[in-house]
Amino acid sequence: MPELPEVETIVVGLSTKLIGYEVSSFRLSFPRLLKNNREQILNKFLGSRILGLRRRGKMILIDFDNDLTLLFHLKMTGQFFISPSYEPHDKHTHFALAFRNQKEELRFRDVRKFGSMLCFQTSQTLKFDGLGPEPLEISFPRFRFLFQGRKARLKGLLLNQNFIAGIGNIYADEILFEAKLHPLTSVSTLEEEDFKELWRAVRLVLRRALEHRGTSIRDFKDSEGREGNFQNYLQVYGRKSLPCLRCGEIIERLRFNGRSSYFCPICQKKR
DNA sequence: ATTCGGACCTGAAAGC
DNA sequence: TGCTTTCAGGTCCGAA
Repeated sequence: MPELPEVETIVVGLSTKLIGYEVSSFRLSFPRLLKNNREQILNKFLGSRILGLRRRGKMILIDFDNDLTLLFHLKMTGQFFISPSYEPHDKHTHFALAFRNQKEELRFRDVRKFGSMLCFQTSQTLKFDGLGPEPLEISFPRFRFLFQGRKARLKGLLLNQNFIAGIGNIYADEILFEAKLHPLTSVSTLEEEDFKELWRAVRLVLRRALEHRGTSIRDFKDSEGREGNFQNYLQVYGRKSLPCLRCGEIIERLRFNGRSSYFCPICQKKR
């Protein structure tokens, strides 16, 4: 479900609440969520304090003051909530952290159970980080350089987390529409102006989505249970058979790598 | 080297 | 109404 804007919205929401909290207990009701071999590793968090939260691509990292970090990937339906401890856990809540002297706890909920949690030493963070650059932090020259020697199609590249981190199916389509590029355009056919447009579109779309606190089409809710607003501003995603908001042509949908791509056949001409 | 389907899961919506 | 199929903000793996 969640892409960069949704994950960032969650991280910011959690940060304002959780920093400094001391872990008093945990509850793991779906053990397969934890990718470490031993569940006992979670005992190490008892008594430690939360130093801060970070986002990297679509991942959420919670740093503790004992050099341990908890990493979460929400995959399609993962959610974080801060809920009063007295509220019963529903059947999709798989993990919870309770804090000393706090009436609220942190809960991880995931209907489809694709999400994952991993514990590792904070100092080891870089070890497994093969992710591409953060799209809102990369300069144009470095963005342009990413494409050197590549010839893949744009939709696939934007979705490739090792190429650039944090973009998913919704924002890839929105970005390509904004840049007026067909999702199946291969890098080798791009001109310099296209790269510039693509870089501009990446930043514009993600920034706008962040301003609207993400897109809620079916599952996304932030840490306070609120929906985002960006679904009201989507230009192409999910608009199959509806008129293009720019030219009026009918929006089409194609299948690429098992996923839907929405595009305007006029605005986003195939090269 | 890419690309494709399937796997991992559940539930909502659409189709018949 | 009810049964079946399709679809979903992600990623991994193995086979063409």
